[in-house]
Amino acid sequence: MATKETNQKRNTLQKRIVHDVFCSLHNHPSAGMVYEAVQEKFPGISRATVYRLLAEAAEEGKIQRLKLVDANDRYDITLGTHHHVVCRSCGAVADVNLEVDHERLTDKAEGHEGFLIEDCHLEFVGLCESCRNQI
Amino acid sequence: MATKETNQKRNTLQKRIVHDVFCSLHNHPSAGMVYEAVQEKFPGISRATVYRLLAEAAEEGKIQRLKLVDANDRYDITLGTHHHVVCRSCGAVADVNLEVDHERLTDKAEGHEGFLIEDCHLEFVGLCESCRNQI
DNA sequence: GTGCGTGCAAACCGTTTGCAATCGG
DNA sequence: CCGATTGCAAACGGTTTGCACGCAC
Repeated sequence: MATKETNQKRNTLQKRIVHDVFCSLHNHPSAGMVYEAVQEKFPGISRATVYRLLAEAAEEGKIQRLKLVDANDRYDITLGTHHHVVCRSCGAVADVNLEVDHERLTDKAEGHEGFLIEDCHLEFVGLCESCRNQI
Repeated sequence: MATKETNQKRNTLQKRIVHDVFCSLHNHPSAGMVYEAVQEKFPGISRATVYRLLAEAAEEGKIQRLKLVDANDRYDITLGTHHHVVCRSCGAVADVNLEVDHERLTDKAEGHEGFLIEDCHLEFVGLCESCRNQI
């Protein structure tokens, strides 16, 4: 017998607001940054809800949760595989449109200490424009 | 007048033990893993001391502190720039000896949104031998 | 009415830090 | 001696979670 479908997602006010605010940011924001922005527009939404909604959207594949070295997770509205550059001074994140042959890279790395290499993470570090000008 | 040199490092028992234990591990251990190993040999050393000594050794350039995506910091006895592969199942880390032209990579990535790109982080993800066999 | 979603606060977890006691040189 | 180093425990910071209430459907 089929498992009863009780998983319908509800269309709550909080979900709409978090979505709208997130889409209005183009910073690859962290959950905390989205929470801050949500507060200004709608001070009633709790931190936990913002964290939950972003994580949920990422699980559903609607947005992408980025793992970065030395920074909190960020959320990205762009879905495909691409790379990022992180400002080492202020933590700003930007996309890097760079063709990288992942397959060739992982092939070349294959075989070390019996590891099966499946994927790779390429991330750039640098200075954003405003931090460059401040130094 | 010259600032008095009061920065002499002392040769403590704790320092020797942490160093010896760390050198006996070849796992790219985290500070916590070194602490565990230290406990077995010398249960008196505190967690804070192990964390401090490892961080200090890294600051002095004696060992390398690795930042990884989705894992705690690890310490590496190998000093030069090289890459790593992380097991997505158990978190094990191994070196990857792969020639990568960082300069060419960062050059190709240059100029995005006004960023000055200085460096890049390349990390592989996969399965270690024992995790591969367990699946 | 049912049960998913929310708010709150506490837990979490690895790491760092303030401070008094201790020990190396 | 004296200040670098240690141990302890508490703080930290971003994130997650347990639970009771409330709202979407």
